[in-house]
Amino acid sequence: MVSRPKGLGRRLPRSFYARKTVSVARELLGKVLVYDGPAGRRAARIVEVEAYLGARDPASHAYRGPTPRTAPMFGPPGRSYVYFVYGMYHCLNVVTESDGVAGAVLLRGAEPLAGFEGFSPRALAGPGKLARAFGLTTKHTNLDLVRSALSIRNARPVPSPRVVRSVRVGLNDHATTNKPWRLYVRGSFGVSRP
DNA sequence: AACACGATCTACT
DNA sequence: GTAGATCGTGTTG
Repeated sequence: MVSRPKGLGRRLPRSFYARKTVSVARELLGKVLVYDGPAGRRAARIVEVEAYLGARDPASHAYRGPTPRTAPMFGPPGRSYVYFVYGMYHCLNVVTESDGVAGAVLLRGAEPLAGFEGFSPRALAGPGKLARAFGLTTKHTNLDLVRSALSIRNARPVPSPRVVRSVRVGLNDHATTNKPWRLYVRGSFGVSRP
């Protein structure tokens, strides 16, 4: 009989993030994003992610080297990287790889678990919607997920037959547009576009 | 100083 | 399917 924790699992340790970005992306599926913010505790199950690498990934913000905005992507693993796009949305990433090596996983979709009373069930289906529902902005970039009010908790892994790998969304004409670095849980209502 | 554009979303034809 | 919203960022002059 496998234990089934009723409450939150333990925070993922730094070592979880200090690995290859695609591996971290795969294992983030099913884990629980938690933010203890002004509105209280909010928690959601991660069901859609995308991996963004560094120098070998033209679609990545880190492709042309660090800038003030993208500095967290080059920093230590296990921190947040939040950026602002299209003049109205924010997107939350989890920094991967070792300190000095760029890599991040974009959180694109989640299923609300707690603290989202009054929200639509699909309020977290999409990266801009997810960050907005959690109340995250660029002020929350470079937070340490191992120590701060923002964290990711352990939970049961999503079995491979339930995981879909596809090309990433929203990219233009990059060379890596065809890489299958978007992963999501098959059939989940928290996925932005199945 | 000026410009082009973006890891999005919603509304509408 | 396409258009528009709306502004920080990086680049160019």
